[in-house]
Amino acid sequence: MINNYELYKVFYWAAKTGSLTQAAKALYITQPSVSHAIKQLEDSFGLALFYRNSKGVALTQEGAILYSYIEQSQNFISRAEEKMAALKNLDSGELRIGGSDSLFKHYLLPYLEEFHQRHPGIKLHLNHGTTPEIISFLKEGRIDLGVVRMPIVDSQLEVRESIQLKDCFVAGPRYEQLKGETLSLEMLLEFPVILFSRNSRARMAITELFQSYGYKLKPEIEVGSVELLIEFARKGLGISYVTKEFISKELEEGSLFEIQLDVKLPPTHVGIMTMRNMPLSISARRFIELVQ
Amino acid sequence: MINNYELYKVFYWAAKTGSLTQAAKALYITQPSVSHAIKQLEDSFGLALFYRNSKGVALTQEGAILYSYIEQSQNFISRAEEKMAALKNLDSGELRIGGSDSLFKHYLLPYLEEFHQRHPGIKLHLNHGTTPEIISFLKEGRIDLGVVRMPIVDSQLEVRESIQLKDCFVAGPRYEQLKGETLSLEMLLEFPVILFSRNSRARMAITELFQSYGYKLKPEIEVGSVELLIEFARKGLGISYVTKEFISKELEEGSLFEIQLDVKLPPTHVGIMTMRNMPLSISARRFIELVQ
DNA sequence: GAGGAGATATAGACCTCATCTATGATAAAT
DNA sequence: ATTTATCATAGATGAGGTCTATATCTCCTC
Repeated sequence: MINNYELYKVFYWAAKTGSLTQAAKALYITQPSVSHAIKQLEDSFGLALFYRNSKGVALTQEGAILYSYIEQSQNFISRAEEKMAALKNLDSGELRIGGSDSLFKHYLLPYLEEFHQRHPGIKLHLNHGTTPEIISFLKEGRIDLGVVRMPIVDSQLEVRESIQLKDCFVAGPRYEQLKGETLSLEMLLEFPVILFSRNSRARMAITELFQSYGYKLKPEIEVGSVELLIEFARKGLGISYVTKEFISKELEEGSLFEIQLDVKLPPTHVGIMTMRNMPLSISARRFIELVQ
Repeated sequence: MINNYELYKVFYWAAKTGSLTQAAKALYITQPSVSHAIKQLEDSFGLALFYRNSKGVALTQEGAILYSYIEQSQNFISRAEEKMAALKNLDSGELRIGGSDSLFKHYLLPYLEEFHQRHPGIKLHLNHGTTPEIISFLKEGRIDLGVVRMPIVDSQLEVRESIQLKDCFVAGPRYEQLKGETLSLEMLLEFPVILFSRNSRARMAITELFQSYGYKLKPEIEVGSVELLIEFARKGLGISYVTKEFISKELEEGSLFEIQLDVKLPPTHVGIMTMRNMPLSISARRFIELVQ
């Protein structure tokens, strides 16, 4: 019907101010433009919308009805524009991150705290899962970014390499005698080993390493969290394979010590994944900047 | 912020159809135009609104938020346009008429019935009052048109002359002896006269007529409605001064008869008043056409 | 893989039409 | 009577929305 919604904006201001001249000022255009715009609306509806008098204009019956709709419409647009500005300023919005519990706790936590402090209006959603789950979440659009261990090979994903993680074997006071010693893989297998559950990336990596030397790594205990790996090692239930960066506190206070091996354990990196060819939300972009 | 609301219309259709190409078809423009419009929106917000892929487009987080507002906005505009079309077609709207009860009942009723039958969607509001009250209603914008007896002299009003009304004196069977007689004004004054209340236009007119001949017309009974004028005359309480057109039924059935006078009583007209220099609502215009 | 079909993006030309300036008309206020 | 508001009208102008043509990319099919 009306093929130029600009006219409604003009109508809205004319009705709101009760004056074509005032509407023109509000819209930063001239009064004849407003006059022309209103005329176009009236012509296309075939209805008079305003009474003109020497003081300004007043809505007709039909004009008042139109206004009751257009007012709502304009309000929504105003609110939309405010909201967009807030999203742009990171005063509003949300950031959905996928990752493992241990990475959240030991790696992302300080960044999350800082981000939240800087942008308290942004709602944070943390989704934990295994690496394949996180990738699915990303592809389904349920998260904005995923934080997992490298390597990731997926052409749909863009991966930014973040800090390096060095995994190592650690033990508690019970195995004091090993402190200072350098063990071979074979020697290590004499002790009870505690590993993370089967589907973890770190577990797979270390299993493969042993395999490449011809050994089979079979854990005495399997646990589901880094906390338990640490706790069990401290209590002396065995030797845990953990990420060194995650136990800096325990190493420092001496409740755990690293067991030196005669082979080098390959380091891994944390990767920050996003969807390739999909624009990042402002909040996601800002968070990644913060982390890197 | 956005100085072209047309862009929102384009955005709405792009989001709704999930395709710039489809949006272009819906808007009868070309795909590059849509592409360009969306780009303008994204640039001015500084936010990506869509993910582009080979199947079409999908809203980003921010785009979805914008859509939730713009959708509402567009819905109001659609409803506004529908409503305007309905008003234009007289499928909807209202018609507010001011007048006296007697004119409503004896003059306007058949027109009101026909108008309502033709346009059942139009709400009718009937406001009764004296002529000055009706004029005030008009000037206050509380009614669209007023129906009163002429003459009306008011430069702000536009008055259309409608049917002629002839007032006359009538009596019931009790005064049978006057049937066929021709009375002078003086003779008439011998009988008890029943008049409408003081502030009525017809009452003023007849009082002035008597005055111009040097007589003073003093009613025996004053009543507030045409129905009572008729009823009192029928019951023989006196001679009523009524509008002939309003008692055609009684004259025909013989329950009342007109008293011939030796002076001619000046006829009046019904006037249909509207505000000069104010556009008439479609319904008012149509109703006036119907009446004339 | 090669090619086709369908999507969006880009570039540049064109021409409409929204806006402008200038002025008229009218009413209220001084 | 004059000034100062208002909105309406006329005609000129140029910004920018829309177009055509083409590029680019992805998916799907053979």
